[in-house]
Amino acid sequence: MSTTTAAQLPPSPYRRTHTCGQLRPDHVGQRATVCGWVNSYRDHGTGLVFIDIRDRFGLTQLVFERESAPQELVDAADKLRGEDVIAATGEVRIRVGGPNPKLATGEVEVVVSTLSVLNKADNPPFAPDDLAALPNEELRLRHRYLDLRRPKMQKILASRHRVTKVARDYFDENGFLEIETPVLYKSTPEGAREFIVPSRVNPGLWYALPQSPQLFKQILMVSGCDRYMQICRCFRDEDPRADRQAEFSQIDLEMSFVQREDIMAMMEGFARRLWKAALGVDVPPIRVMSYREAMEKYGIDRPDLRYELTITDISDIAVRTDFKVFRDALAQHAGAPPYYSKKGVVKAIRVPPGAGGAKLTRKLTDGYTEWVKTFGAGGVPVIKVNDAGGFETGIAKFLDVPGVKDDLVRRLGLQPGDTVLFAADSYSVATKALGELRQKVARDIGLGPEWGKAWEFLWVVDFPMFEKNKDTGKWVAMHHPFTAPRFDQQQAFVDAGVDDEVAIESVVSAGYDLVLNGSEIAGGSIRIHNPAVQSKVFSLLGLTPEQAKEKFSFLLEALRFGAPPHGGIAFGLDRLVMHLCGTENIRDVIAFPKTQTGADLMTQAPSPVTDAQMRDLHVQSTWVPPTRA
RNA sequence: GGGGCGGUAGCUCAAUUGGUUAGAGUACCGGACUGUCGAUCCGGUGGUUGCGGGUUCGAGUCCCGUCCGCCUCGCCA
Repeated sequence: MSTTTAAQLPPSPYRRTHTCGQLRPDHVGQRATVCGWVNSYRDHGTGLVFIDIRDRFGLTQLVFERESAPQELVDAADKLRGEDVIAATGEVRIRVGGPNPKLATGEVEVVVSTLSVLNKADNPPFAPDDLAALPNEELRLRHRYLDLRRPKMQKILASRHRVTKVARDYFDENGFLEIETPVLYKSTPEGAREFIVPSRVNPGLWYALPQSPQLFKQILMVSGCDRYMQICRCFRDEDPRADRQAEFSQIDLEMSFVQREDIMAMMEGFARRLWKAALGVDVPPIRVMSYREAMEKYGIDRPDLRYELTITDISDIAVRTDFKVFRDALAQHAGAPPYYSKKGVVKAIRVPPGAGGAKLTRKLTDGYTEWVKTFGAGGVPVIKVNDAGGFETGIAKFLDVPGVKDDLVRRLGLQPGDTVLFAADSYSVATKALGELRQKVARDIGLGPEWGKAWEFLWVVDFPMFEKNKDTGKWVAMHHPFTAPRFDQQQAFVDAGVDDEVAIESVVSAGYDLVLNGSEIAGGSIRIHNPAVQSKVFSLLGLTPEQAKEKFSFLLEALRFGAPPHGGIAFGLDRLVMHLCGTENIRDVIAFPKTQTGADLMTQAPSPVTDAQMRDLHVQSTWVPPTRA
């Protein structure tokens, strides 16, 4: 082992003294060395060249001129092209040609006396330039290192860092410990499809990548950690969307000896801190809404409250019309209890002209009929209210009748100029269709979403514990199987007969979702800490005691050895950053995202492995390459 | 698994209803220019129209298949 210290090593050819965003008039007269990428060059020939050099911190103008530099140096500057990596040393001075107010460093320039080309760049496939039109995303992803050089992307990376930094600070101040949990985990195939990993040393056995650290964080509470947080990676092998990736990040936490209000208050504090730190915005106290109210008024469990356009049930009025579509829909399961998913209902949205409803053209409303078919609805009947208060167009003739019209006007609060959109179908289809339509109408008439302008937070609570799967007819947990019934529902839940559908369906959980501008940004619950309650949940979900034991024995055991009441929540980090950065593309907030087919276009993952690797892992592929006809 | 949109020069786009040698801006190359700052001016190189079939006198354009990307339904406890 040598005893040389760093200071004794031979001198390096250059040493950076300032970043490219740093120099100001205060530095005039100093010798500075800046390093970075050639952003642009302005070659005036015969001895005057300007180079804008870029790094993460900004742009600095370098000037090469024959009065102050040898011809070889000016010639070398002449050859510089975009994305060359250079180090330049020279004296800082006030710009001779006057300041450039667009740049933070725009009052000064560096008169270069020494230039090192550290890495000559090939002509790049695209320039990392926010002013030019963005190349297609495929190319951006393939050359991600170029795309990430763009100031906008650098800003997003920095914002993401700020979010995790604020999270660590905030939760640290509140007594949380950051604890890591395994990525190689046990397969528990409820919920999302899992990624699985074969075990080399245990032939035939597999790990799964966690959908979330759910059970580990609960075990950490049983372990006496009291408050846990982690910024963790989660994996769900489901098809991606604009705001969804198979591999994503959560700010995950769990607390002992708390009620749901404690967790909601803690998270509200975090959101408030974060919005203040990131945007300087004060988040007011967050409203709370029940799941039922959300579904009834907004047709969705994550209402966007930046605009009104609420949904109203008019089934009792619609049944008195002669409109066949209404009557046929209402005939389905007419005697069933409310909220029964198959029960026929008629619902309506009133769009007032002042809110932009005047922009609802015939062409738009005609298009809605086609559009709602993707949600299983048959169409969107429409009426308009004319200046005299009469109904026009569409199905007006069915509704502009005595005994119906006045009730509709009263129920919906109709005014001249209003447009009314209807849905007549089963409860679940009509609710979903109008919920989606409400958001589409808002976009079409310019009510929102306006990113970065308004922040409408909302807690949604009192979710049902269970819902019936449409296809299998089995109960599934609405949140996850470890969610506790609301504290006042525990006894009702324990007492509910396994076959008493109404009783089971009406049990409300201690879960809560945090919604921002119509997007779910966090979700959590108070957990079950009682083994009997947990066993009952498993049995309702169709797990035999043996299956429950095989999959979750560690949890059931832990719950028997002194489990504190506990609960937690997880923030979707990617979506949070999307909101804060005003992008609707989740790939923009992930440094190295994947495409819709799960490919990393830069590294070309996924890729084949060798037969030897497969043999080691005791696996074999059944996939056969398609033969070309 | 289903539906939709897209793929033309390195990049961003154009190309009339199927009709001449597929154009423009930018980048790149060469030249001019001493105060620019998205420099400017002059000239030039650059194309398997994603790929494979088909229809046609003739295909970037129409048809079939396929690959890739995006949006979306299902899915995402």
